[in-house]
Amino acid sequence: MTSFDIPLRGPAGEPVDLRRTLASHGTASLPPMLLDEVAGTLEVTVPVPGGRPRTVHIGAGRPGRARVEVRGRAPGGRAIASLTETLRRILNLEEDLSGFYAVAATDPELAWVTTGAGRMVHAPTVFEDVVKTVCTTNCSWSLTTKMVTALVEHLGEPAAGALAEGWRGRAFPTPEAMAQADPTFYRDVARAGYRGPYLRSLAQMVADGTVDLEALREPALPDEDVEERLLALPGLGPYAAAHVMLTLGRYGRLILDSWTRPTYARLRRSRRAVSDAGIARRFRRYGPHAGLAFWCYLTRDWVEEG
DNA sequence: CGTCCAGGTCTAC
DNA sequence: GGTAGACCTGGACGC
Repeated sequence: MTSFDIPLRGPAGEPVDLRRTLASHGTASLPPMLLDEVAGTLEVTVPVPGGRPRTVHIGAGRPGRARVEVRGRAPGGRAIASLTETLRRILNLEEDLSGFYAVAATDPELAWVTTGAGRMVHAPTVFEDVVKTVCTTNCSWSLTTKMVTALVEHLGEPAAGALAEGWRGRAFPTPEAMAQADPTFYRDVARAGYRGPYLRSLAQMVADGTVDLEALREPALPDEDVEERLLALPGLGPYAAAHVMLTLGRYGRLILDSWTRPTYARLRRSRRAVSDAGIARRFRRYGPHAGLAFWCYLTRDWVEEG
């Protein structure tokens, strides 16, 4: 078993709470990720350029470090370098959260985040986050899980030494694999319903280069441009665009949906429904981090305070 | 059984 | 530009 460490520090030296990062978002429990909330560990199968995907297990290491174990035969140096880069992206370690923490430190209700919260799990590719987001729209979480599981199980490439059955040990499907899948697969196996054609044409557009989703990670791009490009994609509306932007480190927009609105009202102990404008006002002080502050506010109890 | 609706989006006015 | 209606699926409900 090959293993290595990843230092848990942000670019400005910010602390990183691994447990809170892993439990930051529901997508960390969608295939090909497998979250163990009790243990505070994450198993995930990720692509490795020039080779088969690899399955890795992430958990706490020595203080201030994450421990990564690579399943299967020993990876070479190049594979380890690639895995390290991919995992740093999954844990969102490249993002400087010091500005967010500076504001939160002055906010009694959110000062707790400064010990390392607010770093959300990302998929290895923007494509994967976009597809998963489309699979969350207008349906129950169980259906979202069903759709994503089918995509990984039937279209994902198996990792080196993976089991032959089930989704475990398979990477998220490439755009090419999803574009080549028959429409009946989306309907009869993935049970994606009307989302099927959206997912397939989305994959087609990425596969043939019509759209470049990875380019949306470019920090120099204004939020407005990113939002416009996302809204132009099939199946992505205001909610989905804001959600994907959350995974791109663009937190200007708040995620306002049928879960976040009532959850906010409940945590506020507000008897009446809180207006969207009221929510926006509460988090305006966070400026470009407003959406992140809102998300942290909503998910504080996802991890036991310790 | 039928209706409603979930971490909405698209099309047609 | 803003607003109805339709839309796949599958649980949760009320009758």
